[in-house]
Amino acid sequence: MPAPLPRLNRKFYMQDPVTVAKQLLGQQLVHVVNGQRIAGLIVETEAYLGEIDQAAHSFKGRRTRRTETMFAIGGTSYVYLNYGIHHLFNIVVAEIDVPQAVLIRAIEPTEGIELMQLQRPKAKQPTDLASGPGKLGAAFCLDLSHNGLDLTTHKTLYVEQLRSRCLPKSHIVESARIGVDYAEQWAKAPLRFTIKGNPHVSVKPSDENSA
DNA sequence: CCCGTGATTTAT
DNA sequence: TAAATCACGGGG
Repeated sequence: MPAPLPRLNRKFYMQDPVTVAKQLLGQQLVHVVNGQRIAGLIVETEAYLGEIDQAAHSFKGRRTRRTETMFAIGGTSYVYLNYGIHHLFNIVVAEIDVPQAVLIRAIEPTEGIELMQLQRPKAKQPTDLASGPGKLGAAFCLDLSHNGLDLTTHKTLYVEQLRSRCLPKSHIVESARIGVDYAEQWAKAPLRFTIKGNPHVSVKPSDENSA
């Protein structure tokens, strides 16, 4: 057996959401299901800035049963049901009672692809398996039971560190977040981050030079 | 373009 | 209590 890769630790997740969102790009999300690894490279993230951010569930410090998880310590998973159908996977960042998070929107599948395909029967090609937050939740077998877990210690759900630094700036594209048109001036803030040119992202940023 | 789907939130 | 909303995806 090869030595296991290190996972992203508490110190990493205690940073601000923009830093974490950028540095998660190129790292590997892992979920072990029935002893089998489902894994993929994170290629798209969004930062949610908490009380000041109109697009965040925790805007104005709103603290309800759903949003309670956002007030947990950095490194805690935040999974919620979206549109009655989709389970969206976020990672809480920063200190306790600072309700900020990063939404993981897309991954490039690396392991357990057949298992992903079983959860995503409509997917016709690898780029359809997890190219969007709802698709990712299904492909990775995530549901509400995965809300509130500590990703720095959990046995079956975590992020492996494949690189110790951020990707080069020239490989990261910043764009407006998806599906937050209601958030007035926050709707256009450049808080979405994608790996430039990667075919597994949900929606290609319009200003991306296809080089 | 439109709609399913159901928990959460907000308005009565 | 009831109505509106919603960090989406699939189909026409």
